[in-house]
Amino acid sequence: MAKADADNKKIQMVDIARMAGVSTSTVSRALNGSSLINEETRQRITDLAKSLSYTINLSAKNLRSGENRTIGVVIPYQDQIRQDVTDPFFMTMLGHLADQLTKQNFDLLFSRISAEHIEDLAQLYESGRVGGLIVVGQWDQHEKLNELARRQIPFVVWGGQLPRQLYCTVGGDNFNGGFLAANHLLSLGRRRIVFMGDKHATETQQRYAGYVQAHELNKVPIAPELYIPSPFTVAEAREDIKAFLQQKLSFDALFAASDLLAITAMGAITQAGFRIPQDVSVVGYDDIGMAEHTYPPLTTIRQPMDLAGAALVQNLMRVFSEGHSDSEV
Amino acid sequence: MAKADADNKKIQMVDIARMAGVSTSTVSRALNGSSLINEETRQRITDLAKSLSYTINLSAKNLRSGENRTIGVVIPYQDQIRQDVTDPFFMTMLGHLADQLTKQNFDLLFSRISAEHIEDLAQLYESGRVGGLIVVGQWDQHEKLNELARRQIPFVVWGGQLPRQLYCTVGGDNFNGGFLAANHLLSLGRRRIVFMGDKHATETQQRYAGYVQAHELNKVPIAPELYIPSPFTVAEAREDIKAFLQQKLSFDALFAASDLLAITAMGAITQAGFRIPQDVSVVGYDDIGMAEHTYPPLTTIRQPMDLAGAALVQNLMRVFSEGHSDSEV
DNA sequence: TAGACTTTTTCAAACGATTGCATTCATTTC
DNA sequence: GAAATGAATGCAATCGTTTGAAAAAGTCTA
Repeated sequence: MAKADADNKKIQMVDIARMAGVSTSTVSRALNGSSLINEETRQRITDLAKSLSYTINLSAKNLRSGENRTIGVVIPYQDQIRQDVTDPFFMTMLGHLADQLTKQNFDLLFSRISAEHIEDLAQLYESGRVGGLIVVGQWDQHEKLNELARRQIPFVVWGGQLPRQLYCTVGGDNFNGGFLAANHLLSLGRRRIVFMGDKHATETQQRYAGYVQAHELNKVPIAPELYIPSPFTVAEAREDIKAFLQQKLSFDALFAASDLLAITAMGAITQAGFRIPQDVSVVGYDDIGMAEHTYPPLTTIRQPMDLAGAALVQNLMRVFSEGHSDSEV
Repeated sequence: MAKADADNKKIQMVDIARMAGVSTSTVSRALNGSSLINEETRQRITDLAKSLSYTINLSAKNLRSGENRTIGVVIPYQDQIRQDVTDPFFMTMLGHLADQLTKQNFDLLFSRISAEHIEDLAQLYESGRVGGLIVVGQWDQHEKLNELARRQIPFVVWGGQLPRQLYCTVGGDNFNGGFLAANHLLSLGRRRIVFMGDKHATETQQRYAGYVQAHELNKVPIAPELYIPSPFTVAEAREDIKAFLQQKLSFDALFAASDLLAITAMGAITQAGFRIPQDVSVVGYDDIGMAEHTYPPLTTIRQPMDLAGAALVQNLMRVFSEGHSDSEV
């Protein structure tokens, strides 16, 4: 069961060594590009290895060398929500991370984990399964993440930056994003802008702060009832916005903390008889690519996911070589 | 760099052995639940291990035991498309696979790979990185997959079943799904139903076959011009459907091979001035969850993704214990 | 109480690579 | 021509587990 070796046993270093008439040490060094090896010998060995389509046994390599070129990518889910985080945002991020890591010759171990038990991810590291971790989504687990950092777990987080933070985060400028969105709506003449999102999550909170700031600068008061506290999931959001619409509050715009929420909201709003964008303007967040293909098309705050993925990986490397740091994309 | 050991070196079996006053053999057996160990001893050791939050070194374990409890999950992308397969379908599938594998104590190694070079995934197995593979998406790589099967690589594929197939597939009943969709539209009185999807992909082809069959049974002729050959990606689909609409062909329904295509199509169709569902009925495929929250809501052929994930994992286990087999969900 | 079993535990050899140190062999230097 | 130097290679220990076989300890039986 899950035996690594099939019937035809795999070729390994000692085989290559025998065929090349050298020792395994030499093969190992040749394949790893050590400067100790004669160029001609190396060439011969590399060619041989290639022709036999030899692939090194990673477990053995990791065990002996103590290195581990597998990175754990963790997408925490909220316990209440459970099930599918279908948000295309995650898939996009995952794709970019996979590309980046592959490019740098790392493997990607994918793991779901409950945000509530985010400390479990320590185990991934301590069992030697991964050499480092990338956590996509900070939620409201700031303290636990700090605790992990104290335990010397090498990881970076996609999320917002917080005071007294011991770990490294990479994230869009959420405050600015929120500001831009609200400011855009205000400049369209909108005055009653609904904010939709879960303020417990750090990122959303910062977007909200930007939204507030934009209102202040434009000297527009915020109506506190124009807030739909909705998590990042679709099914509940649907209900939340319906409930909101039933209150018959007047509003002329909506800023959702994710594109998925925005699309869901647009569905409900249209169904309730409002026209988009004539009656209500909608702005989303994230740029899930699909956004521009809906009708009516969705305005969104674009997050450059490719850069984000690259930055995450790059910062993880920096964490490896010690000294944690932060950056924005 | 990516060193597995931090400054504070990790606790390992020999430490536990010393503290418990036994040998490492005993610790190993106790932790693995061997029947050779005295129940009281086992308890003592397990407790000790837990209290020290000991986590076994997987590399060493894999190396020695020859087992590998990491499963590679591969989502091939089409070369022309490149970049994000943002289809939420994949994320949903990935989530379910992760859950299932975790439940069975497997790890999930995520890898993107070009569908054109699908043979590369052999390397994942032969390097000892994974003990088996799950390939999500068959595309049109039937022959190469067969080749991998001949090489004794243990894997299963999410996709349709084909003649002379040496590997194990799990998939929805695409033929039936296509039939249901078309039949539904025909029973609504629709007579000119556009089919949208890439017939090179096996799954789509089978859905198309069902679509044809439904027409035949209902004695409705198929207009060959009502076919939009569109791959699974959004950006191009958008263009394709626009081009189609410009031909001003008459049509009264559309059956898209994925929900994502369907949503994109709905956008374009609405924009072109048709009303959904009064003028045009649209049916999608996959059930990406979001479908029901759009407006107008999308009718879709539901694929039970949780079952699909479970079936994939289960069949992979069956492949391990030899004898490949197929199943449908 | 000695032998024959069981049950429990330890010994020591793997697994497949890496790497510090010793060795070999060809050059160079004095 | 012996010693010193340097380049290329091999030896053997090692990484942290698992596991077959041996050993030790305990229990029965006659």
